Amino acid sequence: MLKLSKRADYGLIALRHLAVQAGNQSASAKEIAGRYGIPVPLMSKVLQRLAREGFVSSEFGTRGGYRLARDPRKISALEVIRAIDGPIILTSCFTEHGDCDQSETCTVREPLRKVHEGILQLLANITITDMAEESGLLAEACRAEKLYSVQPQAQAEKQS
Amino acid sequence: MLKLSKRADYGLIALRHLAVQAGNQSASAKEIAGRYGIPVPLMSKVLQRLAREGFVSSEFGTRGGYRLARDPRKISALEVIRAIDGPIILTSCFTEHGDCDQSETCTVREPLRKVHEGILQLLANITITDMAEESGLLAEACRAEKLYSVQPQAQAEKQS
DNA sequence: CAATATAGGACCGGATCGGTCTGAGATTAA
DNA sequence: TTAATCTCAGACCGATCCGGTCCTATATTG
Repeated sequence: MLKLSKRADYGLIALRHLAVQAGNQSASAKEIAGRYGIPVPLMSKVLQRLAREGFVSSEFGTRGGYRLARDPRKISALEVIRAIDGPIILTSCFTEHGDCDQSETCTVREPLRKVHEGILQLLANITITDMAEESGLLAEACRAEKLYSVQPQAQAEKQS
Repeated sequence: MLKLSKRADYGLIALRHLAVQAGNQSASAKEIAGRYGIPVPLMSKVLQRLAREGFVSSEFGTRGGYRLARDPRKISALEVIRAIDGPIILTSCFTEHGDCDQSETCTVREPLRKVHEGILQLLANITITDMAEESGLLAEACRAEKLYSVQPQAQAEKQS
């Protein structure tokens, strides 16, 4: 588990695609889907959702398509994922109904919540623009926010 | 999405419970389950898996139960989650079959992989012992590893 | 009008998760 | 030795959700 849905993946791909295009051109769902080998109707659905949430604006008609409606430098991965997949829940303790059932009995919650927030911040600190530049810019993004200082790599046990 | 399974949650709870007990006592599945309001057979399943993976050792018989088989200071949350839930997959690009289908077409992968590794490190740097101490020790754990330096809090947009 | 685009709902197969049940084996106590 | 208790292990089910397809309606362009 702990995986990202493909829809969210596709959403990030689409937004990045639009961000890379010069002069905020529009692109059709079919166009983007074809470019990345994604099923067209599925990509449409994702784009529709992104339009509904205000990330992109849609245009009808033969020359229609989608174009960015916001500054890609101000769109975080977290926003996108949340808009498409709904809330991010690490453990069902928080955000389900404030606190969980076995309230004070469980004590793993607090440290786990820290991890949870760490992940959120990680996602909040990478933007569509970062992704568009395709070099490893997360570290830079984090440094900018002075939240994390990423080192080359510890162990983190490779694989998945 | 992007949530932790309850099984993994239960596993962490159980390990923490065993770590808190003085002198590495044993505890039965029923005991732990009762303590935290978790269905007994489900807790059993989780403990069985933890036993199979070498985190705890099991003892048969009337006074049987589980006890820690490893130093809780050396058990990371990442290990536990992985043992119970299987590999952590952020996007299906990595670890599914090395690389994804639309190989060079997709370029969101690299930055996303950074996020992925960040999450792994976050999880790798919190131990069962950290959880047992129930104060916010993630920051300390991270500082110890000199990987992240967590600040009081940025925004990270509360909720979920 | 015809072609093409978005919009949006219905639908389905498959995976998986949470949870239950049952039976076999091992250990302890009587 | 026998009975009780516990772990172990696997089958099983219902619900949910995700990925993906299909179909219809609507709006724009030529």
